[in-house]
Amino acid sequence: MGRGFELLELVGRSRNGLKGREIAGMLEIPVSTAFRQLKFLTDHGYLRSSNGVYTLGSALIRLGNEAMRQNPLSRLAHGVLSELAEATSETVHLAELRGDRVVYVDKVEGSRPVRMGSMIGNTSPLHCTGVGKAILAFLPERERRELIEKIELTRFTERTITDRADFTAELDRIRARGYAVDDCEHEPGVFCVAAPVFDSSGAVLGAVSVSGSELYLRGAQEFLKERVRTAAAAISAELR
Amino acid sequence: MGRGFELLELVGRSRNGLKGREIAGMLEIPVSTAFRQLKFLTDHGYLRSSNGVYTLGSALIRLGNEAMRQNPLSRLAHGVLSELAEATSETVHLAELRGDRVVYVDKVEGSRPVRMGSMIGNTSPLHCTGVGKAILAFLPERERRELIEKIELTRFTERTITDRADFTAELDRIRARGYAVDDCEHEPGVFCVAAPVFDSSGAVLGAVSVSGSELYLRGAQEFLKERVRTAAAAISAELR
DNA sequence: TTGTTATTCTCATTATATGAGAATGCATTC
DNA sequence: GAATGCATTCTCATATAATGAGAATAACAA
Repeated sequence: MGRGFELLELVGRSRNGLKGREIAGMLEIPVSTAFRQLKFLTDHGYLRSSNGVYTLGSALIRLGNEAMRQNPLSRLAHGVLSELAEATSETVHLAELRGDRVVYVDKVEGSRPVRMGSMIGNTSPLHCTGVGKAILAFLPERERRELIEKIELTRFTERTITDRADFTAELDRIRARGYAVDDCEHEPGVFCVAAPVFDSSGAVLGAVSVSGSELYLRGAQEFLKERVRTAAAAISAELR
Repeated sequence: MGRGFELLELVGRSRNGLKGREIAGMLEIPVSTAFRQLKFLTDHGYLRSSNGVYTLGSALIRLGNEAMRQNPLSRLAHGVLSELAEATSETVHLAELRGDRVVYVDKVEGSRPVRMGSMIGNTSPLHCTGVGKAILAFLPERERRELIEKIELTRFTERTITDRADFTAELDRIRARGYAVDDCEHEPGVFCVAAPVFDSSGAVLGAVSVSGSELYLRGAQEFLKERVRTAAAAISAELR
């Protein structure tokens, strides 16, 4: 069944759409099969085509809107995130765990213009992001251990933690003090402070973070940590 | 292949998600089949589940964002639409033809609070909407005839045009004067003025409309018609 | 005209999804 | 602690529905 979705993902990754032939080639499937799929997807609005080039279609916009509306966490949290972005002037993220990565489910830009690669719906690794570490640190021990074993500690910057013992120690530290810091471990120059969000049973649901230039944020860590933890607690409190 | 997509659409239509059982029932498929599909879709992020309730997932948010970015028409048109919404204080839509319906690809709310059922990615019938009639009127004769034959002139309000001869005459009128009016033919109390957008070859690509309460808009028809036609022409001009 | 590329069609083949039911896991209740 | 209810996963034989090679059609350019 995944065939159709592979096709969507492939077109989604392309900058300005793909031709039927290219798609068949990249997926290593016969041209006739590719076109049959393309026809189905186009007829249903998941793709659009204009003179031979296929791009993502309007049905995905509709489903995407609806997905945002249905996400219980971001629905409750959005107000708090906006306040946090306002108070800190920096970009605020709300993220959840999906598989062995974090996925951003909401984002509010602050007034300071720092461009980041993040987008709602995108995913990032666990080991080098504030939200990832904040979630991982507060997961039940068994899940946490499994994930630590499973993930690869890929190096992104010179500060990325790539040693499993170091990483376990870092998680212990995060659990002890209640918040996580990403000191340019994922994107050079980008500093984050993140805190976990819990449901009524005390299980970690996601994390909130404030991100921005290391030049501003490293010095403000104490202030940010308070703000982020307060915001995360406020969201947790709404989940009752 | 459509099975997975039917499932997404079903969950998308639900207000707050559905349980596995409900889905199986509504689609009239065995429970085991439903759960197999649900597992696939959940694993890939197209759905999310929390204690037995399935809602649309974050992968759809990502694809939806990307779909908006890839839509060539709305990418170019958005600025013009905002100006039109500003100038008229009413809600502005950009729509395209998809099959035998129109699909809204962009929407800018005006300052006047009129709630409408429209959403980006949603579709409406051709025969009772301003954008639908504006597009249909300027389609090449053969396509236009085929569509007129194909669509059902379903009655939505007492003003909906339900006679095929009347409808053909209405389209001739629209073609002659260059814009379309929906005088509460789809939603009671909602009045629209719409004008077509053309590509460089002169083929109709879509339509722009201004919608709002009949109380304000019917009297302002002359003013609106000028504004909407100017906006549509500006978008057409950008498509070179 | 001829050539090119996009798209649809046909049809035999088989891979893939299906469905019935059992099994597991996890709460809650008696 | 046995028992019930519910969500979810698993097994496996079966058939449906997707597949792929190639031909046919359509649109367009040189």
